[in-house]
Amino acid sequence: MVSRERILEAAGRVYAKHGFRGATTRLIAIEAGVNEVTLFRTFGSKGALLEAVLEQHQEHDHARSLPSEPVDPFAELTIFVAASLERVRDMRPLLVQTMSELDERPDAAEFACRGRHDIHDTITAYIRRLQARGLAASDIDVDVAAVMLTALVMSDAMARHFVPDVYPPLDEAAERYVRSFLRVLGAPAPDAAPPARAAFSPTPSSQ
Amino acid sequence: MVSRERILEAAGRVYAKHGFRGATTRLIAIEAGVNEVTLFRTFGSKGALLEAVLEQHQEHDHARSLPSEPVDPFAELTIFVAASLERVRDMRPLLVQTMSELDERPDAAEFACRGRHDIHDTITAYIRRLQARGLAASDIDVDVAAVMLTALVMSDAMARHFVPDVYPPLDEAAERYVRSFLRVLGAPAPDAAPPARAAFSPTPSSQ
DNA sequence: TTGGTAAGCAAGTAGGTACTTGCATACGCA
DNA sequence: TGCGTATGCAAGTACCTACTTGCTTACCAA
Repeated sequence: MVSRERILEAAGRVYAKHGFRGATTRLIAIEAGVNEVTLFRTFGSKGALLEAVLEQHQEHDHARSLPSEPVDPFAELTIFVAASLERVRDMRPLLVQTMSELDERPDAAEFACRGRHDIHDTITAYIRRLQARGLAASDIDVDVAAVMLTALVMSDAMARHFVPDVYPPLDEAAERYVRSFLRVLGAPAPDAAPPARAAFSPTPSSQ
Repeated sequence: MVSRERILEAAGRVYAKHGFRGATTRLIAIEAGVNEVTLFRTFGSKGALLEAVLEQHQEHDHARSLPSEPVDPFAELTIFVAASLERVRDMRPLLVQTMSELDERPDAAEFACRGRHDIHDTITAYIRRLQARGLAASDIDVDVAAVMLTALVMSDAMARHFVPDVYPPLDEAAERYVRSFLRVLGAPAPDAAPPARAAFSPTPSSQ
């Protein structure tokens, strides 16, 4: 029963590239190196196959977490952002297709939203923990802050592919995003290399 | 020659909803209240029709601008963000479809990127002007800051539709986004109603 | 009145698509 | 040896889709 997995994997690729309508069973079968009939015998229908693809992706996709007892917000957030960027980036084509077909395939909505929700909730809770420990200002708009960082991650992961020139280099992105984000929290990062001149704003320099 | 515009408008709606493959000429014709043959006589082919749709949208879409001599960053940015949110939100379905079909219709890339580029460039230039006038810190990561606000706008405009619960209410969004964003610039907004308790971070309170 | 132009209608062509059926082949297991 | 199961192959069905053709109708302007 090895064909089942080969079909699933091929279907994922083809669907991500061409969308539901464009992902013909013929193409998927060729891509999987399998007879088209096998596809129908295994999954019953094209719709069921693509449902199986999304399900599988949701299972194999374990969300990143942030430490429950924050110590170094800059380091911790940078790791989290870098991991989230990579995770969302891997799912980008699939996500874009799913988003564009939400009207016609509302059952895929959960798949489209889950990643974003995970990131948003993780960040929100983390900011609250930072506040409780005095590592973030108490007067900040927590929800908007979380939306900001989430948007940054999603935007980079989704749009860098076709608007590459507006984003910082891949290897710097997470770090620079977090550095700027920490200003929103009123808890700036340690001194940095990139644009490290004398500061205009007297934000606190430690903790 | 009124049918040309009716077809264009209907094609825009149908395309935004169903994507290129899903936008059948038959459906477009029905939606336009026009005979399918008229569609082919007017535009030649389905591909040409959809090109015309995108062209038309690009023409009717004049970008917002920010004042060349900034005075009140909070007010100016709020207006800009609100306008951009509305503009992008109107184009959302069309943008999503275009994004999902970039591989197969690379000619639509310009359409997909333009709005984002406009916003990004406008913000970048504005931040530089703020810095020149001492209205923003000089040690900030300008590019990342611009990416941040752009991402916030795009994210809200694109994703609020299917993840509504993570975003602030429509009428508060622009204001709250800008308020948090100004912290990144090291130039906080005037006192606000929402979470206005004693500040933890001694950021400067004016100019 | 005449002629051009935009539009509708009915029908057809050629190709693609999901899905089915019937039959042949190969492999593993009792 | 024989049997069940997974798979391949060829062909077919029913439908959809882009696009064409030939003909008719209605309007508008010279």
